[in-house]
Amino acid sequence: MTAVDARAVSPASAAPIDPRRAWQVVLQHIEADLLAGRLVPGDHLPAERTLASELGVGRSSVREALRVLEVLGLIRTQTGSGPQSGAIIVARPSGGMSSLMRLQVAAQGFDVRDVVKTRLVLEAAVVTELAEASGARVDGLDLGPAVELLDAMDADGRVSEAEFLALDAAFHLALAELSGNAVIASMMAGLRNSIESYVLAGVPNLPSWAETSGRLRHEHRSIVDAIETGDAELARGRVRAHITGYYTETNFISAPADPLTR
Amino acid sequence: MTAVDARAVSPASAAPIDPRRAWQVVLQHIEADLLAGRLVPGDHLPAERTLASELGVGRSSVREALRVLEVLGLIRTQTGSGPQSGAIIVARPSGGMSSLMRLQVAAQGFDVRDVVKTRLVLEAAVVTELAEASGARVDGLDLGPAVELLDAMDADGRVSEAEFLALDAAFHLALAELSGNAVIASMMAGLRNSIESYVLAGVPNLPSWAETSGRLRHEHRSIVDAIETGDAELARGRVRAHITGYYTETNFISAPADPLTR
DNA sequence: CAGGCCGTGTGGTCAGACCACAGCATATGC
DNA sequence: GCATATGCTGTGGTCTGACCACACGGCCTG
Repeated sequence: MTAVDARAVSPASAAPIDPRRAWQVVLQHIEADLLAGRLVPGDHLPAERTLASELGVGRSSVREALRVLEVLGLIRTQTGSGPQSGAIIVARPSGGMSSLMRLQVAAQGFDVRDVVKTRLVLEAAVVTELAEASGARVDGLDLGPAVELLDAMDADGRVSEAEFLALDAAFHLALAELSGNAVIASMMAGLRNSIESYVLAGVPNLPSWAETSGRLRHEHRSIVDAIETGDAELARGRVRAHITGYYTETNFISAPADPLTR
Repeated sequence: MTAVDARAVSPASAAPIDPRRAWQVVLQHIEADLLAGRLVPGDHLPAERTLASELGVGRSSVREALRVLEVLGLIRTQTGSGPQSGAIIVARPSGGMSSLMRLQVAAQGFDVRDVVKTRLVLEAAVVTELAEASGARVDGLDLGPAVELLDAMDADGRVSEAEFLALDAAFHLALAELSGNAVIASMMAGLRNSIESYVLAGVPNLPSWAETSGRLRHEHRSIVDAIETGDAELARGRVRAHITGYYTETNFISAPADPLTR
């Protein structure tokens, strides 16, 4: 079988032409298996060579489709033999979201200011959700995972700027995960990831890192307090001030306030 | 040059081993070019064969990277010769966002309910933004592109259910685009796309399509009215009711209200 | 029975060969 | 002189076959 067979043959084509490219055939086949429940997280995909012969395409086309699935965070591949080898369904969205947003920012498809605005919207929604969930329970909500990160940031002087900002990102991500919404959590991870280099580049613009980091730590605590108190309005306001404050201080964003978060 | 040269050679490796896989080398190379501004939307990527020899990898590895970029919405490829052929930077995020979310939903990485919740959050943010932007101007805001879609939906009886829902999706997307935030707009496109099949599948659950579609059309108009009036609070409430109402009616979502949107 | 060895199947990569296609330069016709 | 037809050239799209490194698991050996 040669390439011409798999696609179109002008005169009286016995087999109907397939406008899809070979790798799309593979992708859609796997997607259909996922939708039908024939493939669930943890399952192995057939071997590349098997998939190729089953679908009547070349192995390279299969690999192009698998590469897409891998970048999108749907599969994990590993060489060798045994239970852990091959392509396994994992469904980890954050990696794909990060790649997508990072590249779109790089390609000027996304404006950095829009990324920040969007983060503001999602972050506000997250703390609102958490605060109301906390207020609805007599014993409050367990923000342990997030608070642990704050404790780590309190190791004053022993945390570099990059480490501090990484912990900061992890804290906000932890809040998103605590809200239980995987979609928002992965979006936040992607948004933050896509502008990470810009955030780091803004540090030298700060008048005093010690002062800023101290303020950030205090603001984090106050956000947690507002959530635990169940005061959604307060939590939303504080998280908005927290984020816009930092970006304004690093001359990153011009607009001090944003109506979207209200 | 064989595969072993490109990767590791155990004894006294003259060239340092590269833990990255070949396609990642290509991807990062292109990303670096984008970040440095050496590649901007509209530019052509080097030919696959050229890229391969320049980076010292095989053409198949280059193609795997290009495939990823294509699915992520960064490039567009075309065969033949001339100015329109080859791989061209386009930076259209919505396609990649749709693929990502659709596949993650299929692979159970995203819960459909979380998708709806997230859409609620973003949609509320969009109309809030629009209403405040409109209220700040004496002449209001031009919602023309969105209203045109509503007019198309008013061709009662001559619009199939699928067409109606497509117009519905386009309307909401138009609002997001009018807000000027490309990040949110592409997210909305992806979210909607990822649950499109579920939305269509829910139509038979409706007691009366005529009644429901009529209500939806009325709600759309009322949302537009609220935006043009500049009443953000009202617009937010209406859009929330609009979305939750439909999903509740199709037995799609159990929770009638969601605190995230308040 | 324990340890080491090797077969086997996996993904990772490359090289080379075609194909269809689109543009453009050239040649050919009027 | 102009318009049309022709073929060349370079592009992505695809397949095939060949290696490699690797990890497991059964087998053999001590």
